[in-house]
Order: sequence, then structure tokens, then C-alpha cells
Amino acid sequence: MQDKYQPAAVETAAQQHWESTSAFRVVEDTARPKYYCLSMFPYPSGKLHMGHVRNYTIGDVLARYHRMRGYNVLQPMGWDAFGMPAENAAIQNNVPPAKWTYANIEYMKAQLKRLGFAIDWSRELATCTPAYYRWEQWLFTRLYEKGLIYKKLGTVNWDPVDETVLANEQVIDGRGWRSGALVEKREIPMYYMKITAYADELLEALDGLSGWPEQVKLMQKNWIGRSEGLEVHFPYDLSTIGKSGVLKVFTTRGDTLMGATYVAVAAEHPLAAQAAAGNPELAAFIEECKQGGVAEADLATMEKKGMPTGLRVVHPITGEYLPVWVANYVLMGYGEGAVMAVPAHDERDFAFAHRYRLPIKMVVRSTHDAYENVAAPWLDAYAEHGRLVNSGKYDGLHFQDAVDAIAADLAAKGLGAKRVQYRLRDWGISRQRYWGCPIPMIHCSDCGDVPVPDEQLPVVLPEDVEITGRGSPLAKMASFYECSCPKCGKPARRETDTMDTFVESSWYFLRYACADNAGAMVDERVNYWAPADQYIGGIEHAILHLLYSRFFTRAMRDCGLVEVSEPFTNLLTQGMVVAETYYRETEGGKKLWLNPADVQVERDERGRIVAARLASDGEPVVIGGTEKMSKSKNNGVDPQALVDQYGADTARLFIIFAAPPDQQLEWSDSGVEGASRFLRRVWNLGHVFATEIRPALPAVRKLVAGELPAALADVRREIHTHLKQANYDFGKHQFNTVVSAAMKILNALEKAPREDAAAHAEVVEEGFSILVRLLSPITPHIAHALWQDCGFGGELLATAWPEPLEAALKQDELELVLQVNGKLRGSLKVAADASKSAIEAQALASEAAQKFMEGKPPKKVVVVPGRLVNIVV
RNA sequence: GCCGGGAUGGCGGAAUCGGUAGACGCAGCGGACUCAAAAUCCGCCGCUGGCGACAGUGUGAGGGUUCGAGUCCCUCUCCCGGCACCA
Repeated sequence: MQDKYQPAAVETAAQQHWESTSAFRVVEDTARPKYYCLSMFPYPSGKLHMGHVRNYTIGDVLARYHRMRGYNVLQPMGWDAFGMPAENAAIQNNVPPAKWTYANIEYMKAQLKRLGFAIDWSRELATCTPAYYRWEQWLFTRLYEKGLIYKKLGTVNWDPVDETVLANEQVIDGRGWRSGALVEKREIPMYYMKITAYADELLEALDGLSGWPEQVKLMQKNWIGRSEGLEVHFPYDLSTIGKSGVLKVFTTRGDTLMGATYVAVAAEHPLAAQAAAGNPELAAFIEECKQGGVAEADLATMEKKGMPTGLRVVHPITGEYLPVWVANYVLMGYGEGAVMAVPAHDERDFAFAHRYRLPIKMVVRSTHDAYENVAAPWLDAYAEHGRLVNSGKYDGLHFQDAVDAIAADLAAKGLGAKRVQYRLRDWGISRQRYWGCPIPMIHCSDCGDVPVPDEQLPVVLPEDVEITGRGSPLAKMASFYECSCPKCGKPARRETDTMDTFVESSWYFLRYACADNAGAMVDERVNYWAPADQYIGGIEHAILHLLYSRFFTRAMRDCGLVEVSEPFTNLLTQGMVVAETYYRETEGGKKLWLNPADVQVERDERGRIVAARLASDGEPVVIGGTEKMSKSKNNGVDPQALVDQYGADTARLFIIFAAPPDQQLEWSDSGVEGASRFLRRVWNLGHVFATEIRPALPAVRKLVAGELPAALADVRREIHTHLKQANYDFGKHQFNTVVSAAMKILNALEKAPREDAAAHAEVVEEGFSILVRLLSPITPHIAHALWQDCGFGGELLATAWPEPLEAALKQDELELVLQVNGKLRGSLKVAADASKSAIEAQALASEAAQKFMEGKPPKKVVVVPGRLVNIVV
């Protein structure tokens, strides 16, 4: 055994051992409980970043811990390999997306291996390979035939200069990021997945997900947004619209129908187009509404504007004429593209009506005393439920009765009914991009849209393509889109859109179960492994990715492919990795971001940071605050450099110790030093144990006989107490305090008295073997080496997890806190089995109590067993 | 704008059911070892007052419930994540 800790040698040896024994390759085994430990697969962006290291370290800790608990553990890994960055890299560096992606995968895979994760690499998959996406295409055609995929118009960001569709991320302040052109909304035909068909099930099933964080379930619930309300039909006014018909709206405030004073439609609504035909001013306004991107955050924060159309509709109850307005805040993609406006009881309508001097009619009297009329400014009370006024026959009815009565009257007239509406919209999956899974459809002028037949799958994405950033590459490749109709054989055109990359990530976790099957999407092995027992990934995926995956699992269930409905039993959402930022302002007022590695900080005598300087020139820099590690802020710490300098175990230990998994992790170079120092101390104790302490072990063990000297019994109790705490913390995934417990155990072992060498050796042997096992999921390499070198016996991976022993934990005397009037005034030693009244008597008699009671009689004495005594005077 | 979350020493964080606030670590300060430095080891370390014993005070701000609140309730401030084409 080396007397100094040499991480590189230790880690290479351990990794070679695991490799040569295929330690992490796993097959189905019904004799043991299975544990499918899944981490979100990475996008192969080039190099691993700290977020990846954190994610996979947490996953690995769980995987290794459960393995020692006796589970049959699967921990797979793959690559979310389609996506925009590959196209951007292609434009920038003139590298084909496929080549760029595969090179990145190769590099990042080597990095993952260097970190020692217990991954079954035989199941590795990359979504950009035909072997993977052919099954996505196959499923697409099944879902299309089931009616779960359909085509309709969708709104996209259009860059008129580059003639291309932009992602929301590529629209900056309403302009295209490359061209700088003003972005417009444009409607194009797209394929949609009918996730709304599962809206109710996705919502209801949230209650059963006891292993998910409440906040994630709440976000999903609000995202699905089930609301009960009324669909109301406003008949067209023939004299202004010139034809019969009805304008449909949905409202959750059917009780306020009598207060509706106008209706508003989206700029793309047919009535808006009709009115604009003879009204240049309105046509100009509609054009204006089309400017800007489609991101909801932008739409929600922009100034609410509108214009009258001159058209009217008829109020379905009163028969009054209501004006039809075009408003920029009404969206064609939501519901019917029209809303009824009740300015007296809706904040947005209230502001709009004030701005355009539209009538405001109060129809609900709230419980709010001051609420007699709806005067500006807006009060939240205006939106309360209450009894109706100014509503004719409905006066006096409260919310639910009013909705019921109005719904009944609307139904009698055929002008509306109660309806459930979801905020959730169907999932538009068409992308006008190259680096994605081709949508397997063929457009024939005679037969219409025809799915590609199974025997023609996969539709292979050509890899010899030129990426320019203008237009859609596939739409320019005749060799790709020219084809013949599978039905009639005539020349036809292949669909040139690719799928949203969220589609690949919606089922990869099922494919891991049988990644080697070239003949089917999934096979019976999926029913052994699914659902994943633990899923680990960033909180930023709380809604979209997780909801799509839940939907996809159900869609595949209904195609008979899997038995389960929920893909992930337990969910752990990890926090971000953040680091300090530093910058200098250039003459143009731009910020030049400097990497923390190149900056030295100055501290005052208390250790507070007072200034920072660039190491290379010694001149000051501005301290910019902590932010998420990113390229743009240049505050990333390269995991590779960290592993090269300190080793994988130190990197893993620091990441686990620095913060609980679900909170943000603040990078700290000195914290890494501390982690490294701790591992050196562990190694040193291991070395001392193997060379000096172990030979002193007695032939007959006193641990078993219970004859330890009192001081060593205390050390042993402390170790088992920390172990108990660590096991509890493991259960709630609070791994940072598991490390704390390990540190406390090491402190206790180092300080254990050595007078009785034989008894000391026994306590250290037991305690150190606990420490090594406790650390093994977190720092597996050093644990592997120490387990061998200390002669604890057998393969560490196959060793059982340690459990605290009741005999070691037993205590005769407890120390209680003594309070007088809730203030800490002393402590109290009591027998472990003392009764409440005995404790009370002992407390009252104590010197500290006498002193602070100042002779007054006790009014009340609170005794919390094992904790404290509080005397109230 | 809407939805969700967070705030505890100089810093990261701990405190399990409402029961000793600051475990563990980092930084800092003092000391030992050393020719010296690094490494290592020992001690101190929330804030205010006090030589000290000790006292007061303290978990983003303000109120409340309780014998007792970091923890529960109400109001507010700031920061972070998501908002359907970043992944």
C-alpha cells in the first residue's frame, strides 16, 4: 500500500478492475429487486460541464448505494444527439453536424469513464442514429393511424431576411439573432401530437406520484390548467358581418356574462381579416400585431392594444349588440381565438376598456365593503365571486348558481353549454430544421398525406448536406424529397420537416431496456425495467420534458408496447451549478468576462472579499456576482482540469458535499482543496491502520463481549450515531450531510485513545470499515483501494451496506437542555430511563433553575423527553 | 405578466414532529513543527458590550400564534427556474 494518497494511480486501478470484471453490466434478474437509476442524458455539446458532473455523480451515488443494499441496479447512458447547436456549429466552423456530434460523443464518453460512473455502457444509445430514430418514425406512423397525430396551422417566428424559422431563443428583442431583421409571426402547417387527449389522465395521475417533489407536480398541474367554464356563442349581426354564424368564446366567469360589453378576436381571426378588407387602418394594425415573436413571456408583457372592427355580434341573453375588437393579446392558437370582455371583473379587460373608453358594467357585488362601483384603479376585489347585480333575472344568485342558471338558458337557446377547458395545448412537433428525426410522411397530390410504410423505414437523414442558416436544408435537397407515393406510385414529395428533439427524449429511457434489439422498438425486457425507480435531472425540465415523457409512455402503453403508465417513480431535481463572475468594461461599454481561474481575490482580516485583480496584469476587475456557469459569462470551471489535478473522487466529493442535490451549488476552489485534504486524511488513516493498528487486533474480540474501556465505547457510540444519521440522510437524498457524518467519523477515529491498543484496534477496524463503505458510493475509487489494502475481505461492490448496532448506541445518561421562560439557562444530566416527574423534580432542584426563577413559583413545567425542560414562572 | 422555488456567520451549508441556531467544511486569526516555506498538527472564530465570569441580541423585512418559531400563519422585498422552437 502506498503511504501517500495518489489519486491517479488509485483511480486507474479501480476503473481497470471494474472494466475487466464487467462490474456494471446488468441483466434482468427476477430473484432480486430491481433498481433502475436514470439520469437525464446529455446533449453532446462538446465537453462535459459541471452540471453534467453533478447530475451523474448524484445518479452514481444512488446507483452504488442501492447495489450495496442488494438491488439489481441498471444505470444506463446515452446521447440526446439531435438539436440546434450542431447546426450552429456547422455554420460557424463548417463541420457537418453528424461529424461534430459523433466527435463530441467520443470525447464526452471518455470523460464520463474517467469519472468512474457505474454505467452499463452496453446499452449506450445516440438518438441521431437510424437504429434509434427508425423506431421513433415507426411509432409516429402508429400514432398517426390512431389519430393521435394530426396536421393544423401553427404560428412560428419568421425571419424575413434569412427566410427561415427561428427558435424563441434566436429572437432577441424582436429581431433575428443573425440577420437582425424584425421577426414576424407566420402560420405554417405542422404536425401535432394530441397530448390534450391525455390531459385529464396526466392531471389525475399526479396524485399518485408520491416520489415526485410537490413543486414539480404543482407546476405540471398548473400547466395542464384544467378549468370548468362555459362555452358561449355570440350570433353574428347580419347587418355588419353580412352572414350568419356564431363567435365562440370560452369563459371561466360565466356568471359575469351579463357584464360583457365587447368581444375581442385575434389578429389572425377570420372576422378580423374580413373587417380589414375595407379598412386600411385596421389592416395596418393587424400587420403590426404580426410583428414580434411568439414567446408567451413577450406576449404577456407587451402593451395591450386593440382596434374596433365595426362588426357586431349579438349578446346571447340580452340580445344587445356588442362591438367586435381586434386585440393583440388574444391569440389564435388558444381556444377559439376570441374572448368575451367583462371590464368590471377582469383586470386585463378593465385596463383595455379604460384605455379605449369602452363601457364598464358591474354585475357582481363582492364581499368587499368598499366595493360599490368599479372605479379606477383596479382592485383585486373586483374579480371576487359574489352575488349578481344588474343582471335581470339572475340578480342575487351567487357564483355557482348564476353559472348554472346562465348555462341552462344558453343551452335552451342552443347558444352555449358548460365545458371543461385545458390550458395545455397540443404538442406541435414539426421543425423546419435539418439536424433532427425526419417526419415519415409523403405528400401525394392524389392521395394526400401518406405515412411511410414500415418496410421503407427508416427515412434516413442524409449526412452530406450544406448548412447555411438560410431556409430549410432538406427542402432544398431534391434527392431527399423526391419520392413516389406508397399508395398510388405516382411521383410525390417527402415531408422535409424534422421532429422536435423533445420527441427523442420522450422514450429513450424505455429503449435502454433493450437498446440492442434491431427488430422492435421495445421488447418484454422493458416491462422488467420500467418504470425508472429514480430519475435525476435539472429542475428546468420540470414541465416540458417530464410531461412529454409521461404522455409518450401512455401513448406507447395504448399501442401495447409497455405496461406502465408512469415512466419515473421517483424524481430528484438537481439545482444549478453557479460561480462568481468577473468582468471589465471595454471602451465601447461592453463587458469583457474574465474566467475566475485567472482572477485573484483580496480579502480583509475577516476573510471578506474586498477586491479582485486579474492575475496576468495585476489590475483590478469588477466582481459581477454569482451566476449559472455559462460560456457567455466565462465563469465555467472545466471538470477535466479538476479531474486532472485532483482526481475524480475529489471532484465527486466536493460536488456532493457543497450543497444538497436539489439546491444550487456554488463553485469554490478552496472547497475542492478541502475535499482533497479530507481524502488524504482518510488514506493516511487507512495506511496507519494497515501497517500499525491491524497487527494489534486481539484474537478474542471485546467488541462482541462488550468489554470496551468507557472512552472507546464513547467513540464507538459516536461512530454508530453518525452512521445512523448518515443512513437517514441517504434515505432523504441529503448526501451533503452523509459526507458530514463521514467527516465526523474520521475525526472520532483519529482522536480515539490508543492506551488499550487491542481494543483501539477493534474500534478502528469496525469504524474504518463503516467509513469506507459509507464513502464508497461517493468516492468509489479510494474506497475500492482501501477496502482491499485494509484486508476487510471480498469485493467492496458486493459488500453489504453498514447498519448501526443498537448495542453500540446504548446510553445510560442523557443531557437535557434546561430553560427558564424559554431561555437557555443550563443543562441537566438525567438517567436514560428517568420518568417525566423525576426529571421535573431534578430540574426544579437544580442550581441554574433556582438562580433564574428568582424565588418565584413555577407556573408550568414543560418536559420534552430526551430534549429539554422548560420552567415557566 | 403568469406559474414554481429560494433567502440562516466572511463563505458553502446543518438543525428529522415547533424544542440548545450555526453541526461539518471553507476562509480568517493565534500557536507548534521548520533555516524558511509548503504540507501537517493544536487552539480560537455570529454580532454588541465587558479584562473576565457573563449579559444582551441574532435565521431577508414587518406583524401574529405558542411555555418555546429558522421551522406554523398573514403582509412585503430581493434573487433564481419555467412559460410550449435552447436542451
